[in-house]
Amino acid sequence: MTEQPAQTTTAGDPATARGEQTRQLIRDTAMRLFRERGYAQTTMRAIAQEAGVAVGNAYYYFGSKDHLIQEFYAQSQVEHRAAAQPVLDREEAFGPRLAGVLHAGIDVLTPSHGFAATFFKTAAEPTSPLSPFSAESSGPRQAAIELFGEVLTGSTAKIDAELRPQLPELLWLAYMGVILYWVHDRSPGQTKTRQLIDGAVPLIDRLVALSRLRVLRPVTRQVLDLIRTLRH
Amino acid sequence: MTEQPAQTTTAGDPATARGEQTRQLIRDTAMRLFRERGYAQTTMRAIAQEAGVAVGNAYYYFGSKDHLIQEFYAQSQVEHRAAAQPVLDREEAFGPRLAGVLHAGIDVLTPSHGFAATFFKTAAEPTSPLSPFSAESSGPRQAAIELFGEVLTGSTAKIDAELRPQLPELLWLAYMGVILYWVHDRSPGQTKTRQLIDGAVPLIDRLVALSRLRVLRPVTRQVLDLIRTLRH
DNA sequence: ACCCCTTCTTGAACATGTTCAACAATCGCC
DNA sequence: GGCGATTGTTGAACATGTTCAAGAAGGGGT
Repeated sequence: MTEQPAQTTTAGDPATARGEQTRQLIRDTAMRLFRERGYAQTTMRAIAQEAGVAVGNAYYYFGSKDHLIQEFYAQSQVEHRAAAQPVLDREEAFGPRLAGVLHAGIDVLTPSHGFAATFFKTAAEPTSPLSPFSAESSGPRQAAIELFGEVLTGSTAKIDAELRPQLPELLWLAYMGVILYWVHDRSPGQTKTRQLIDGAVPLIDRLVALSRLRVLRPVTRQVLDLIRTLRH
Repeated sequence: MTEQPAQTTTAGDPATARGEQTRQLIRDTAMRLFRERGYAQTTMRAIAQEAGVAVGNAYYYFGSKDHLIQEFYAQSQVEHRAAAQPVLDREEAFGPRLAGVLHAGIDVLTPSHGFAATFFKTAAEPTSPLSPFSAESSGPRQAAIELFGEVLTGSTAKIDAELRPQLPELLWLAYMGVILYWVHDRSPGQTKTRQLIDGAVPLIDRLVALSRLRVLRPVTRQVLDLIRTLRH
């Protein structure tokens, strides 16, 4: 009845731990139900029942309902990376590369807008391991920042030497801002978010170019000093 | 045993609805317990018990536990306004006025950092009436924006005519950013947030001044157009 | 084959936010 | 002062995330 995930035992793929299959089953079931019913409307009991396991078993693999969200993040990050590849291959100028990668991120998230928005709040809690700034999510975060590093690496743009090393993380931060806007975006098809990207990228592009001007050097340095101070 | 809130009937103060007293009692009890135990550790049953009412009674006045947070917001806003008054009376230059108001906001919130951070996540959920962008909180939001309007009104700074009307809301948005940083700030006494304010204000000051330059006019206009587009 | 140890699984029990039908108190009006 | 309508109050019942003691399954050494 349900599209069964490819869970043939895959003898060649060494599922390290015994319960790896169960783990994936629970995860896939949860993802499906989240998409079908939304996050709040999906109970742990429903997940367990649909997956054919006991409730407690889900908690053996995932510390809490919130932890299931992390799976969503990780999955989205991988999809984002894949969706961005064509852009990185095609474009050479900084602006189009950045715009393409940002659009790719929203492309990936769009099918989940309804329910993703509902639970992105969990990410906002500082004490939560789900916060994009938390230690637990440093893996996916590094991968995301790396993606913006590639935006620069392949770009033909000339960038201020002092700004350069900070830029990937700053672009990632901008991406977080875009997502925050997207989450609140109620316009049909989230058109506004697309406009935000298309409007903001030229500004960022110009700003990055301007940062090399001698007259603006002090400002650039002041900004960078502040950022370095704030990141402990 | 508990410090009883001033709940003498206050015959002169016409408590419009009959249950106004009960409402305040529940609210004050909740605020006290939140401060004492934190948000998650304070159960609705505990609030009801300490206030000497039934659980259901709390739900008569506040739609949910989350709605009690709104009281905290409203209260904080009023305190912020009061704490900002001396600064507005004293300072005349734009920079010091802005810095003073931002610091005043953090001053007010500081005693609650421990638990405020825990529940600020609720504010991040777009569907929640607690979101600072939601219709329900438009009252407090307008009041907050108005406060930043006063930062400008009393200021001696010369400001671009086109930017001027948008600026209060932009400054409020910056304040939201400061709060977001504060929430995640783990440095002792949230020193980092203070540094953020002291570092960012001069930049904003300079930026506002620069916006009047003829050469930067196109950029200014581009930014303002984007903002106008995005606010529906 | 046997035994021990780790890994995995179970489902009932618990904690807590929320609802709701019933009841009580108060008010407006005659 | 009496009476219907509005407002306020109650606490048990419900829904759901989470825990945990018990046991099953499997692996490895002898």
